[in-house]
Amino acid sequence: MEIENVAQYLKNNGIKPSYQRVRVFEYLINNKNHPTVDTVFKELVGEIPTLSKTTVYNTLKLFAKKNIIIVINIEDNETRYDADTSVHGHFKCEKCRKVYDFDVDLSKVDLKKISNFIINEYHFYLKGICEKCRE
Amino acid sequence: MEIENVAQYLKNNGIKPSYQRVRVFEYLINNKNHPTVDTVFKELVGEIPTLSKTTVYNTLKLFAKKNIIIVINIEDNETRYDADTSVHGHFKCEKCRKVYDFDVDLSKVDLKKISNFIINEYHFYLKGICEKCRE
DNA sequence: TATCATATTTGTAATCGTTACAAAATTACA
DNA sequence: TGTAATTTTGTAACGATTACAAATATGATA
Repeated sequence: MEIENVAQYLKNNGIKPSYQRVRVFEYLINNKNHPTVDTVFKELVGEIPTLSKTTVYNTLKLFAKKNIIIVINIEDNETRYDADTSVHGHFKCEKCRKVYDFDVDLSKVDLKKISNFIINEYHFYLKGICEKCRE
Repeated sequence: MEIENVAQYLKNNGIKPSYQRVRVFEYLINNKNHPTVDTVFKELVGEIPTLSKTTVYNTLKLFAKKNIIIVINIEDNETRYDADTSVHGHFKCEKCRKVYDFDVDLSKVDLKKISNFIINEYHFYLKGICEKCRE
């Protein structure tokens, strides 16, 4: 998905496009490395000196509630965020700590056992060693 | 997997079977509801009055390191533990908060894009509303 | 059995990510 | 311009987890 006008995109999703919100969302679509709150804050506070970490928390929570970002819980001590809301997998390298995206077709997965359940979110992630760190 | 002798099972996995460790592991195999540290502690401290929560943390961390339990991170504020180490899916109901197990065959999932990665752990979980809460 | 070294458990304090909250700043609108 | 509503900010509080050192238990050896 291409988002040309971030402010308009936020508006379309029921979010008032304040300066901070636009900048946080822009950061997410330009840096698809699944940042933590701390990463987003540290990257943006240089350009927005008045930025508060609480604002980053509030903003990401709002985005998640409005379903324009995904919350990724792989490690118990770091919550990460992803502006790509399509169903896809994540691979976390245990060595370099990087999180990779990969396409995954879950339509072939048999979910008979929970066919009467309403599914709202899919999460599929792997842990291991990435190609680079193998060498 | 059936574990008849917990102490022996721990020994076989390089863990000295102390009283606390045996009791914690027994709790996990008898209560497959993916408990948190707090749940394990509260359930056992009645029978083991001297039990410390730190011991529960240490013990579960040791079990995870020795790969006899799985760490489940669905919510960012609650780490859960599972003595079933086979690859299987988890479903968390957003209403009753219960976590269900379900079998899932991931052999059909195409992982071409990361075929050069070493995969150590598979995690597949869904969120939604369970059958009971739908009614 | 007594002794000693090692491993485990325990309780407290510290840490860290996150949330609560109220004041300050900004925005929207009459 | 004035006023209400919304958003941002900074600080304090919270809760889960970890660090750490003392106490306890275990195991081997003599």
